[in-house]
Amino acid sequence: MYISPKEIDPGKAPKKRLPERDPERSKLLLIEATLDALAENGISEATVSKIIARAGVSRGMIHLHFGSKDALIGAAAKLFSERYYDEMERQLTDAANGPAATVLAVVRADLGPQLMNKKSVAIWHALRGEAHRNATIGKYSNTRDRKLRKLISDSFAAVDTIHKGADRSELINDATLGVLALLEGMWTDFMVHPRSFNRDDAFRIVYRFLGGLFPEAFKPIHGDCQPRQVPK
Amino acid sequence: MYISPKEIDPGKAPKKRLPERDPERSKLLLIEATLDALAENGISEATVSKIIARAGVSRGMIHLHFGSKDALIGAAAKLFSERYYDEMERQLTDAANGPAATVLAVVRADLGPQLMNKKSVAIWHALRGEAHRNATIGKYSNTRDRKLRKLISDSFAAVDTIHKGADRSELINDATLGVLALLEGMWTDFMVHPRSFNRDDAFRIVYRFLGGLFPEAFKPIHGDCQPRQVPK
Amino acid sequence: MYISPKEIDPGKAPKKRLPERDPERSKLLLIEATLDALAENGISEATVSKIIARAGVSRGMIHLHFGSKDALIGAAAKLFSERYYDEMERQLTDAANGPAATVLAVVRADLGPQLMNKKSVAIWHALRGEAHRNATIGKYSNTRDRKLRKLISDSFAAVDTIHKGADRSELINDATLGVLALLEGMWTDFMVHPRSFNRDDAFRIVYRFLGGLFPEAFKPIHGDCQPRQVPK
Amino acid sequence: MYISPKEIDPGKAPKKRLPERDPERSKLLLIEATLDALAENGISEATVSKIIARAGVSRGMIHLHFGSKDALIGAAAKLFSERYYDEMERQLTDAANGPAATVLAVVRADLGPQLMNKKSVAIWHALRGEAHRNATIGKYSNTRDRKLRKLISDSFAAVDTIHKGADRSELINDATLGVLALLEGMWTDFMVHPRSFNRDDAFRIVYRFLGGLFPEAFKPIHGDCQPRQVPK
DNA sequence: GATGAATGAGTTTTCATTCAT
DNA sequence: GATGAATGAAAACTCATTCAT
Repeated sequence: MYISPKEIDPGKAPKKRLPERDPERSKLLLIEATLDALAENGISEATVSKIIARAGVSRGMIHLHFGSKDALIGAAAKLFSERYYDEMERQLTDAANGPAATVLAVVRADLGPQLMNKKSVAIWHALRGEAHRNATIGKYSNTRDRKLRKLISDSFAAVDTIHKGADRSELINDATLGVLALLEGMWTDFMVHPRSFNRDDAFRIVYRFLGGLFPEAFKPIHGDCQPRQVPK
Repeated sequence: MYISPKEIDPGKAPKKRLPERDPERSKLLLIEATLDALAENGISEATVSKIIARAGVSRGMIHLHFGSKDALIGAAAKLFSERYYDEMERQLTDAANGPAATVLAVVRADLGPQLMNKKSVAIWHALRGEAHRNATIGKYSNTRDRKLRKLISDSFAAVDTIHKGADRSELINDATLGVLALLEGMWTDFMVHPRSFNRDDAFRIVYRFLGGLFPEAFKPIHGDCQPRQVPK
Repeated sequence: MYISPKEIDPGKAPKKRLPERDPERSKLLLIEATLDALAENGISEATVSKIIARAGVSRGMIHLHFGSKDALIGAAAKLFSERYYDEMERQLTDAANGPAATVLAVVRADLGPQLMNKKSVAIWHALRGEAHRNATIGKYSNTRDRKLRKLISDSFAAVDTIHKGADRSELINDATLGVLALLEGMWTDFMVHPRSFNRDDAFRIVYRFLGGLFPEAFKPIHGDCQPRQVPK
Repeated sequence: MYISPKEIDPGKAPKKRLPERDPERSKLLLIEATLDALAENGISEATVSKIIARAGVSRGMIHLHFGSKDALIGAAAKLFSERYYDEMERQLTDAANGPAATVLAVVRADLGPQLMNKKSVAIWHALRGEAHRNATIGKYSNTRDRKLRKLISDSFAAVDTIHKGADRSELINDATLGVLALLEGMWTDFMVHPRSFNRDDAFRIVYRFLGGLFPEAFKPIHGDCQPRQVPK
């Protein structure tokens, strides 16, 4: 999912022959290494030494490019968040037509392996615990929070208008918070029970929630069938 | 919520007024201080120096009673988990009659201020990020996981049997995982948006989920009303 | 060889029924445990905690009976030295008649398993390294030094007088220092090469040394034979 | 004897006068300081704080260059051993012609002030006591063991063949072990009785041992004379 | 006399940051 | 821009000693 350090152009840029000094590349290497270290070791083990070893970069680089380790972690949180939204948008562009389909696409994407996987879930939980003492982390560690809230809320409003023609803001708000909370909980469940967790089950549970609130937009499930499978 | 060190009976013993040498008291002081430090500083700032300063004990005590800082944090995770269950059980004893009421009581308790508050939510997230590198934390940081899963599942099974008379294990399983995921998500929401979070809204959202899955057991809500308010 | 703690009267004293408080026994337990710890762990690992655990005695006992850990180690060094001489004397009483036989008996005893074994050799080397900073250790860690020097020296003087009738103090002194140095070196060899070390070889080497200096008293060895075997 | 930090060329580099950042120099400073601390304080007092104070470097340096205190002590043991052999070889190159002369040169060197002096003898005994718990110390603390054994053994074989023409491996082996044990014992004697110890006496004693085993190669001493004086 | 909880100075180790090269 | 040796504050841990019980 994420661009691994090895895939980054190691010097075959067509224009520059010896880009020995490529600050942007170094910064990206450091951020990738930080995310790797966060995922594998947790926040308390993600030390400068481990990060530079992973990045294959010199010790002074963190301070040179980011000013401090905290700033590096903040930058990593920012990139992590941006990548989430980029991938989410990519999948929504492919899939969505109509408000109900949009909501389902969001759920499907959030529960799919591109967004919810061992690494991203581990990073997410590692950052969570440090959000209170690092403003940048706090700002960017709300993963599905900022942009998605409005998109989902608007979709429910459209769904509701189509079917009922009346304003029911409480229902719409409850649906929005509920979907986000369910997805949040699913990420934790995925982390705590990686073996037993099942993406299809998770999707179906969210779908049941949606069907309970907007029965006409999200028709009840019969038997094992489900509207559309979550991607592998 | 938690018994602060000062509240511990300083003269319970009828004969001796100041039991200066009380290992159990010292251990508890350290665990309380650890939970405080975890809640206020996060895992990476919960240092031995901060913990002993809070507990008002000497440096060597952690090693004396727990063997290491990690073991102390493990013991703190254990007590944190036990207190969650103790309080949950206390509230269930007061409230529950019938399977649907039991589920609602669990939800109400989990979202109530005794269990879900700034401190416990902060501790919970701090421990989450370290669960992978401390077996004891891992074991006890599943807060509402171990005992509740069966209780809720059994309750849904009873609810379903009453109303439908047929075995529908998938629905029961989905309902169980869904409720737990929703509660999980609500704790995170409470942490991320302490200002805007509203316990009644959270309860109502879970109730809507339940009503969608078992409409007869959890009757639909009309307007703002709800079966019973979440305690302040 | 050494009286193990278990062999010490565990309470079957005919006079006292409950000798719960037996300071002498506690002191001995501590000294034994100290020697054990020294032998197994070396000086830097022979901590108070390990010693009291081995002795099965309370922490405060060391200070109570010896005043400090250093004093305990000094007492252990003293007992270690005394036991060496006691055993040496016991073996000399059994064996010796005539000055040459006395010297050979000393050598045989020093190289025998009662005196030179893994434990005593390990203790000896552990104490050696600390002799400079503990007066008591210094005083008593010279194992075969104090009393033996005169005994051996006098024996050589007698041997020499018998055979040559002239005073040759340099030869006598050289023989004395040489035998002691050889024995010293054999203890180290035993420690460094416990597998390949052979008591009979060691004895024969010392015998060759003696034969070289006093050929008539210590007749040359022919083939593999040797005057008398070192005890197993 | 050992190159003291101050003697290290502080301006060897033709261009730069103060190479502040010189890892090799830092490592050597630390090792020297460790050997000094070992000699003066013994193993249990050779703390990181004392070592860095002697070396005049920062606390973190030990970890930076050696990884741990134990590794530093191991490196010090290695250098100590290497210096012994280097000096021994230097003296053998100067002196030796013929097998008997080689053996005497080894003995003379081992007992001479370059190799056997207060510092080296103190270090040797300090390391001995810790050899069992540090593999590197164990490997390198056999000072005169590894290379010398073969050299001496081969020399005796040559001596014996010259004079007797017969294979007498037991004698050769006994002579080898005996010389090494004697030297070993002399080092301990030098440590325990630094005042009364006399290098010439020590040499003469070893010479007597050699003369007793190979009379033709090591001719008897008459009076106080000896083939060649041990260097002061 | 005996206990063992408690202490805290001191130990090794860690690690983000600095800065000469 | 880049490096990595160097730093030292602060971390966790050790352990002989103390002293209330």
